[in-house]
Order: sequence, then C-alpha cells, then structure tokens
Amino acid sequence: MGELTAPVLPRSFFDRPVLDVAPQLLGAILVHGDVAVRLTEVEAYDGANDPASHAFRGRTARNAVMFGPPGHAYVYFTYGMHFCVNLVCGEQGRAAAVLLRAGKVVAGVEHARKRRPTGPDRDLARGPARLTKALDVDRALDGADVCDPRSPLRIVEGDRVPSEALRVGPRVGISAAADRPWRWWLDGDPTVSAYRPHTPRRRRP
DNA sequence: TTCGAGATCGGCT
DNA sequence: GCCGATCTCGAAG
Repeated sequence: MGELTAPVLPRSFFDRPVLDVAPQLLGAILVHGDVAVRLTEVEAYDGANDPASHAFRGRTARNAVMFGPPGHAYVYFTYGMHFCVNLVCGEQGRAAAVLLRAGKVVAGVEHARKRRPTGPDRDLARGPARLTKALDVDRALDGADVCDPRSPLRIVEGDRVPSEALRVGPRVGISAAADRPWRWWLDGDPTVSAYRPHTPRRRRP
C-alpha cells in the first residue's frame, strides 16, 4: 500500500535530456486510482530529431502535450483499440518523451485482474497497451501532470535499481530509426515485453 | 515455439 | 485512403 502514498518525482527529474531520464525511470512507480505499476521497460523518443517520434512532423492536436512542459502524460490511441502512455521530458518545446512499455503491478492487482481476467499476473502490464489497460489509462488522462501529488495519474519514487541490472537495446515496433538503442529494461525481469522486430502489415484482399 | 493475419479506427498525407 | 510506438489467436514447424 506504500506505493500509493510515496512522494512524486520532482519536475526537475523530467527537465533533463530524455536519454538521461529514460533509464532512470526504471523502478519508478506509476499510480492511477488504486493500481500501481513498477516500471521495468521504457523507450525514449526525441521529438523533432527522431523520425520514429509522433512529434517528428511537428505539432498537431494529438501530440500537443509533447510540446508542453515536462512531467506531463502524453496518452495516444492506436491500432483502433489501444492506448499508450508517455512522459514528457526535456526543455519545453523539444517534444521529447519516454514511452512506458511494461511494468509489474505492485498494488491493486485485483482491479488489474478484472480488466484482464485471463493469463498470469506478470502479463498484466507486460507491453505498452497492457500497461494502460492494467492502470485504466485512456485519453481522459492526456496532459495529466504526473508530478502533482493531487493528480489522478502520477509517478512516484520506487526502489533504487542497481546499474548492472540495466539493459539497453533497439526500440520495438517501429520502422524508422529502428537501430537506435533507446530502449531500456531490467535484466531478467519476467514483466518485460518480448522483443519483436517491426514487421510491415499487409492489406487484406 | 515461431509466424502471420485479423481486429478496428483516428490521424495524417 | 493508408497505416500505425499492439495484442491475440490459430496454424504450422
């Protein structure tokens, strides 16, 4: 139950280059309502300098939050059925953000199970869309200030992660700049999503 | 265990 | 129209 009341990360934590922030988010805890998830896998996206970023082609209504101040959540809808959540990093206007890819449910497991009745608990937040499902995060939380202790969606301090437990590698599910090693995860953690290289979809006949 | 296709729709070219 | 920062299920190896 301590996860739900732990202190939020300060905004200064996010007001730094995204490549510094991303690996340090591992072990931190995302809280929404009665559910808390300890992050085990993240990816960095660097705004206008990153062809794989939603912000690469400039500001739109959808990605506007990324261009705002750090420490806010960018929630988007994709594949006609999934939500994913990012945390905005770096100087305002750079539009850098960290995609939260996976984690372990450390509080409110019974609520998360209700939303995903089948499968083992370690799969509850294993993958970016599963993570938002476990936490019941959707479009309504786009722009939420995760550094505000009164915010419904917030990021709080977790345990310290030893640097030797960090692993780094290529990002998942993207076609552009797929070679950049901007994905970090906790070595050997069962809640880390399985790596699948990007495969272009074919249209049905 | 690995692979591929279907689901499903908003955003952008 | 086209395609996606995904997930699931079923078929094949």
